[in-house]
Amino acid sequence: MTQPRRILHVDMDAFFAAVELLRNPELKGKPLVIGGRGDPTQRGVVATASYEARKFGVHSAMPLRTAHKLCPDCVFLRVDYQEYSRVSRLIKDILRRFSPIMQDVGIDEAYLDATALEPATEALAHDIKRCIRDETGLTCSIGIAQNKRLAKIASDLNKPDGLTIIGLGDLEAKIWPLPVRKVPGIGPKTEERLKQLRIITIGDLAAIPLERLLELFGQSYGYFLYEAARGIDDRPLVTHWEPKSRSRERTFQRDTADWQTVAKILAELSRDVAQDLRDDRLRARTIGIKLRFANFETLTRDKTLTAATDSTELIRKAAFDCLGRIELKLPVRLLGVRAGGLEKVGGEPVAS
DNA sequence: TCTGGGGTCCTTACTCTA
DNA sequence: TCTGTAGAGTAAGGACCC
Repeated sequence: MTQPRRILHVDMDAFFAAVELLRNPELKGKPLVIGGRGDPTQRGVVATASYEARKFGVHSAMPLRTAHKLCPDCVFLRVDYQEYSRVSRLIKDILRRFSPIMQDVGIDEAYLDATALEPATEALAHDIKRCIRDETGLTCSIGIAQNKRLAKIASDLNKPDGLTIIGLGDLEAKIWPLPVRKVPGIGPKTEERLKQLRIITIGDLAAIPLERLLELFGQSYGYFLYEAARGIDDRPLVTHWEPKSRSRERTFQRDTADWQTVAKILAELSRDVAQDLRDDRLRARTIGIKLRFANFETLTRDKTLTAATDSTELIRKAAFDCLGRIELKLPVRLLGVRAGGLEKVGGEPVAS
């Protein structure tokens, strides 16, 4: 029998808002909303709301206009990815000092494999929290369990500045009473489907036989739900990762039926994607576009080229080919250009 | 009336070829 | 040559994540 793994999930608390408070301490205690261009009269959604703003019902992914209605006194700031990325790198460097087996998951969270580390679980978590606080001024919440999925659920249970340990025998008492939505991978659509089946908690889900889940949700997702409800997750930490696609998209401030504007933006997005590829020494074999009409209907069209490219000219041409396959029947809300099938310059395909 | 931007992965459908 | 089928590649859409 091999030793059970010890996996930590480290999740920064209201990360964007916390970074903004570091450089604008006078905003401390005020309800803070970070999103879009920081202007609630423009299109955009909330990226992060401070805990003070959350008391007004403001949450991530909410339109800025709605957030402004709920909380007219909130301070709205534009998203500054450059600064958050800089702080994020500091935090990841701190985590790597504890264990080289670290999986970077987006800008404000990471997994750490602590199986082989010396300190006792709780002491280790406190050490990590202290280092992050001393070196960045920020707090995080940590979940610890035998696998990634349980560790991630755990880190969410006690926020902010929390520490939650899920032991081998804790599944029934600590996980099963939670709503199914707490499982990463169960989103609003699946939550609704499960609700129709009167499956509300993770424990309800665990009571459903595998055959029934496969019948209802298919092979792949059926197995996922079965294992998730039982706290089974053998996925290793992924310490190295290559991008699979690069894309740029833009939502118009006002829906537009002016096809010259659409063409102009498509050309700009193509140019930006081509530049991103060249910056990262990548070439793409598949070029695609995404178009969202005013009624939110979203279409995509792809074109695979005979050879991978990073040429603005060829990417633009492929994007316009794709656009030509869509009947522009309504004003356009959003336009995007995507490059997939990436290869490193030099030829080898990007590792999958 | 509102619903960003940048990604990943999965399913399904279709076409081509052997 | 005809027919059925398996598999690869491509295309489109959907769900989910931060």
